[in-house]
Amino acid sequence: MAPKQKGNVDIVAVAKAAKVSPSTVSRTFNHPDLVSPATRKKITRAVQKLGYVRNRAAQMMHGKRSGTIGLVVPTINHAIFAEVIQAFSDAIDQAGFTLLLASHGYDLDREYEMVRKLMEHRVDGVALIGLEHSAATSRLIAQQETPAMAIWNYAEESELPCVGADNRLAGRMAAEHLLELGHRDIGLIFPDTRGNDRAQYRLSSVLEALQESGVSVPEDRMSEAPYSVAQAKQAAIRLLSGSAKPTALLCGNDVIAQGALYGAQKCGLRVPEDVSIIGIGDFKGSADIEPGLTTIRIPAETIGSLAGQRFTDYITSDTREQFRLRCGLERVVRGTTGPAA
Amino acid sequence: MAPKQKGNVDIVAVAKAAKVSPSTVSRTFNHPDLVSPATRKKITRAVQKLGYVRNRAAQMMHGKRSGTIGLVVPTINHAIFAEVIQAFSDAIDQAGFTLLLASHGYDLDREYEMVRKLMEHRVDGVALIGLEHSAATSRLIAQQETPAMAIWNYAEESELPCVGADNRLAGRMAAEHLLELGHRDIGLIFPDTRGNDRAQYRLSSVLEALQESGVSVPEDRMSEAPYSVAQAKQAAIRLLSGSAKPTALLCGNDVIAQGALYGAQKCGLRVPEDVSIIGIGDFKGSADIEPGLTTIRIPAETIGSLAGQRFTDYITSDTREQFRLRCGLERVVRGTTGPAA
DNA sequence: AATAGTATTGCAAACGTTTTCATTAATCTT
DNA sequence: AAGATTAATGAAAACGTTTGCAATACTATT
Repeated sequence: MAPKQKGNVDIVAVAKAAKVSPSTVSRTFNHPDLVSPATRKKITRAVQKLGYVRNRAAQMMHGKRSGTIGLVVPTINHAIFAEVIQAFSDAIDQAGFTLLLASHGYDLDREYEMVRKLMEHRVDGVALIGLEHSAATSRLIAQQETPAMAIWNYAEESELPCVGADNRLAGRMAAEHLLELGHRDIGLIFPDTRGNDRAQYRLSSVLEALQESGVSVPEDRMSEAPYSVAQAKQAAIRLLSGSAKPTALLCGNDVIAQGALYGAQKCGLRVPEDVSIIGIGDFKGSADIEPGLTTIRIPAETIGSLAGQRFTDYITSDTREQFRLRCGLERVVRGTTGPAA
Repeated sequence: MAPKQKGNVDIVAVAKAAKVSPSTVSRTFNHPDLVSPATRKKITRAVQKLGYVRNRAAQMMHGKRSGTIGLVVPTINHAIFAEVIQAFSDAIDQAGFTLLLASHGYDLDREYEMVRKLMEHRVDGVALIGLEHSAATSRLIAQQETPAMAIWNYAEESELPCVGADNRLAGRMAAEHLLELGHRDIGLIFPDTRGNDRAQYRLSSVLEALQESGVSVPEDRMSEAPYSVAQAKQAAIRLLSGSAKPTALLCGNDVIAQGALYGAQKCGLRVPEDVSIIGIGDFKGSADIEPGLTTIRIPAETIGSLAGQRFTDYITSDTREQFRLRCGLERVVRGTTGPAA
């Protein structure tokens, strides 16, 4: 029991073991070139032997960066965010940062709490999903002067630096595809748009595009469904079981579209002959469903990666020049859309 | 510009503004009952005005917990982990902890790096997926005396405290279901089992159960597919396109099973009349596919929640009593399995 | 061999908190 | 009303690092 000290292996323990001063140990880590090779070797050996692990919290107290980046998402659970989180995480990891992750369940007040929590940990930056945030959140970010960015949604008028896609355009593209195929009676299934600017933008631009072509969407052609295959399926069944059915269903995202597809099948309708279905997102798996889902592709992985790279650059550079990146959208026509009957 | 000091709002700035000593400010946060209500109010006001945010890194230097828990997963991207991560995150959040997340892409050496990285941030605990880890990782954990646990896999002989399901049993249950239905010619589609004890356990127990019933699985009935609907679909097509087809496909997880289902459909086979398909996991969406996927349900959300609760309890209690929780498995028979032809 | 560099190292202060101890003020006891 | 508690506050040390400055030991120059 004598030689085995408890977990208090700190830089001075290492220094003692290597018979040098703590400063030298510190320098070995931070400015190796200032330390003679021989000393460095001694120290490395001591570090090995004692199993010393650097304490970033202590470093941080010297104005050093914490090496963490906070990401606040509505939810981790959905395919689409999972993909961005993964890509973002990988990208910042590459730059030596670690991810602090929090989710708020589409509640902007909880988002504020989460951002605050992350700031208590002195993250070097905080990334949020979307452009709509509470005033308190914005104030907090400005006040703390913490680098912040928005992911997922692009808008040129955005306050925060952002990397994402233009969700308004996404909605418009989906609508136009249906319009081009001759659909005039279109059903809409969207998630709740409160606190969700992505859905909001998509829905309003769909409505706008439809309007421009003289197509209106009556109340009974609109349905709300959360991000859930099962509930979207139900919503689709409701929309599709009336006597005068819409000839197409435009869905707020691919998960909903997948549910809609199952719903249509359940109603004995052929897709796309009897009813066309289009989603937005192009999630993993959307290509593999039978028939393949027609959708507007949002490059989640690209967005996540790019966001991670740009953000770490932004944080580590001293210039702090703003950035706003728009990632391209792509119409992916597969098997679920066809000409209107 | 005069009154607006830069971001150096620390506890002494607050103290100055409230005309008290830093100690009192600190106490207001940590032991409010030791501070008179009047003083407390003054301080609260100063905190508000200056927008002070506590610095947990600095607190941590006093032996306080960092308030973070590290979670290292193979990947964030898969439905199944996304679900555990969400549940785990929510649970630890409840207890006032924040999640530090890292992924290693099924590479045990990278897992070690990630654990190390997390420890530099002095996480209060680190949770790993599965029970198979490199010796270096185990050594590191032991050496640092950081609380650690395993999620997802249960084994009574586990070194680490664990919360999860018995994957061996899962494999056995899937095999037995097929056996009960009279299947004797069974195709297997599994992911690469290296560095993935979940898959390993499942596969070996499937083989074992089949063996016990005198069913052997020749080389050409086994196929490997990564966690991808598309590639599983291809694998299934390969298995199903010979002249003598297996009457059932047992898949290592639900994503693979979903791909297999599409593959079967692509081959013009009816499910379950011509071929039965069973998965393991019961992912979100498995219930909604047409036909609904028969599978062995692993309660991801329960596991994540329970793990989070138990782990935070474990960390905050001083007793540190080990725990090992086995979460129940459930055979969910839906539409993809039927009696052998 | 003396001078001027230069490379290497150590000392001590600093970072933003918490906490122990001491001090003062206020409230009881009797 | 004096002494004894108790409540509220402050001073200073401590936590594990980093870093500016000073000190020492080399190595070139001449």
